[in-house]
Amino acid sequence: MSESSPFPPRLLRTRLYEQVAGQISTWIDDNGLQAGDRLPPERELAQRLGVSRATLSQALVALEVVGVVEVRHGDGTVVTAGHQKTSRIVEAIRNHADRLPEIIETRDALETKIASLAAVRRTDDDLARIDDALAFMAADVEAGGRGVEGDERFHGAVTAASHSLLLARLMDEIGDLIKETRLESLGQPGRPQDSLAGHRAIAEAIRAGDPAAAAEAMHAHVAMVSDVALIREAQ
Amino acid sequence: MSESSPFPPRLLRTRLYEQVAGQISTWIDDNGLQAGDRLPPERELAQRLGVSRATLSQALVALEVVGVVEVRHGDGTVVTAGHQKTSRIVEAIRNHADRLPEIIETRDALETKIASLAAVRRTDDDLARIDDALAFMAADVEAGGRGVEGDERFHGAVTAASHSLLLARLMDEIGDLIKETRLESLGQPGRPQDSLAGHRAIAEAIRAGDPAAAAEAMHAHVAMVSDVALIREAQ
DNA sequence: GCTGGCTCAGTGGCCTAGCCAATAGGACAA
DNA sequence: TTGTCCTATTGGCTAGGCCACTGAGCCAGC
Repeated sequence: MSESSPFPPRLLRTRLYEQVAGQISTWIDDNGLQAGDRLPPERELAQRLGVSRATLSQALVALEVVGVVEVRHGDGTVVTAGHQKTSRIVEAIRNHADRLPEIIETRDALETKIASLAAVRRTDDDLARIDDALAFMAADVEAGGRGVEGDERFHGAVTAASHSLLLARLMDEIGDLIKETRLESLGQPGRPQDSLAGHRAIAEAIRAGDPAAAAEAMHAHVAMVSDVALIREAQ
Repeated sequence: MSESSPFPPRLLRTRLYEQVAGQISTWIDDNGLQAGDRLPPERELAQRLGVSRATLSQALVALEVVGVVEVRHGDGTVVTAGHQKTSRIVEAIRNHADRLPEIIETRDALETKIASLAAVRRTDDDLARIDDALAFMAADVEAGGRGVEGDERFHGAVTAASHSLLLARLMDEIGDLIKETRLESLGQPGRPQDSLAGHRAIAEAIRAGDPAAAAEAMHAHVAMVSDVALIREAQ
């Protein structure tokens, strides 16, 4: 699956406007420009950057779409409030170190809610699917496997049982990130068994139709994964 | 300040490239273009749309930044995979009759967590921004406004104070959907005052560094909005 | 038969030069 | 003081042109 080592990483071709946009963006940061501050006029800025007005204009469109600046006809180009937000986010993304905890937090927020909704809304079909996933994981673990796929199926079944399109979509959104933590977590000795037990508790609460218990069980389950992640973090 | 009722909505000035980008985007949808399909050459497309190549180029930059197309030097402009996914999902949710409750649920899941994290992690700067938003909304409500923008700022400030990139991103993801409910909610008589009071409670819990209280206050606040939404639903 | 180099047509990248349109702010008249 | 007008400044957009990259087809060499 993964495009592994032998191939050089297909050197990316940057368009000029991208460089210009980046330069302007960092320039805003470095000079500590706040929301409302003005950029130099296009003509001057273009000359200073050594590009044409057309190219600068493209860069400004890009920055405008991203929400860094606002271009006002006849007035000028001003830095928007949205800027710090995005720049801070981009910066944080670069720091992979902080990712694990964030993923855990987010899972906790979403899945706790999902579990409690599932407890109230699950149909018999939902329950059957959850049980299937449980059995699948149990068999896998029994056979010495890590139960990765079963884990995935279980959470998918619970999410489906919550019958919330939006929550499901957001879970899907962070699916890849979760997958990474899942692989690490279930790689720890003894983890698959613990995880399976956690799943059983969640399933029982959902079967019993007890939202509070389901939420609590899910919270404990996510917290368990969190432990593993933090251990790794400390290495 | 606030763009409250009496002012016409500051007639938005659309730059040409925005129209062009929109037209191309809908054209892609209408003709059912799939990922990998090619757009006509710039020269031809510009002529067909009746704009210059430079303007078309700006539109393509915008679409590229948003992730709808990919422009390949010397090859052509192709529709990317990212396009249909987002547009189709958002559309699906928009059309979903039960979307209000789902939005509320999701807000509850995310913002409750965000509030509790904010209570633990907020810096003085975060607190200042929250207070600013509070003051802004108070002034607006005082003046008879609905406090829509203040509401938005407040939740944005709290989200920022949680210092979780991922949660912020997900909130941003459903931002448009929330905006719709916000307009409806704050349109109810007496709502802005209630909402403001809710915000104050949340802010105090965050200031006190009490995660449980912050989560509880946020939950109550979201629940209040929910009431309004359900009333509307029942009409 | 396959490989690598060459050419060429098509396409985007970027530039120069210029006119049009919106804005803000000052001058000025009422 | 108020309202109007003018004007410099600034972005919006166009036209036309040259350069750089890509892919396909052809061809010589192995």
